[in-house]
Amino acid sequence: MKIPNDYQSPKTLEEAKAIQQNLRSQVIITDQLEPVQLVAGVDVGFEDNYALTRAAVAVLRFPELELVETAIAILPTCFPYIPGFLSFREIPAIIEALKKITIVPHLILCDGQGIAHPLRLGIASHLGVLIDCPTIGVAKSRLIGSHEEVNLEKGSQQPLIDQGETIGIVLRTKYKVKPLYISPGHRISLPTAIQYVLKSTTKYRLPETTRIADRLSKGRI
DNA sequence: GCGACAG
DNA sequence: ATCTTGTCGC
Repeated sequence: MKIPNDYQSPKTLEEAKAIQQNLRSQVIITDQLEPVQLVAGVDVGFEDNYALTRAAVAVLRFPELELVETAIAILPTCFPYIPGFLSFREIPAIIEALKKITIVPHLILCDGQGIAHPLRLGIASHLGVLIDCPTIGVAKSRLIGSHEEVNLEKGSQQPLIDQGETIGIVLRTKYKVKPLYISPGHRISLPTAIQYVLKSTTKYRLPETTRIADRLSKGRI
C-alpha cells in the first residue's frame, strides 16, 4: 500500500472521465496479494447536509475478524454524486483516513463496485490502483450488468454480466436477504474475491469489515 | 426521447 | 447517502 500525497480532485466531469480512461488500463484482476492476515473495510458518510464527507477505516485480523485498528477523516465534500463517478466524491476522504492507519492491511473491502462499472473502474478499482493495494468491491445494489435471480440460501450466487463479460457476482450472504454485488477491485480475481467476502461475513448481510466501517462513518462509536 | 442509475 | 417510528415477518 502506497498512499499518494498528491491527490487532485477533478473540477469537471470531462476531467473525471479523462482520469478514468487513464486509470482503467492499470487495473489488475488476477491474484496478486500477500497471504491475508489483516483485512480492512472502508465506508463513507456525510454531515451538515452533505457539506462534509466522513470516511472510516476498520482493520480486522483475518480470519479471526477481531478489530485491530480504526481511523476516520472528515473533509469538505468536493464532488457531487453522479452514477459512474462515485469515487471522485469519496476517495479523497478515504485516503486521508488511510493515512492515519498505523498498520498496513493486505486487502481492503470497499463499499461500491470494483470492475462492475461502465469503464471497469468502480470505486474499489480506482482506490486499489491509486494506493496499489488489493481491493474488492462490495456493493449493496447494482450499477450495471444483468443476472438471473439468486436462490434464497446463504452462499447462492449468480454471475453479473455486461456486454457478454462476467464483471462480478451477485452473492446471497444471508438467507432470504437482499444479495450483495461483488466484483474484483484490484490485484484480485473474482473467485478469490468471493472467498474473502464469504470468510469475512458471519451472521449479517454485510462483511464485518464493512459493518464496522459503516458504523464509524455514521459517527456511532 | 425514455428509463436506469454504486453511495 | 440521508431524513426517521413504528411495525411486519421469521
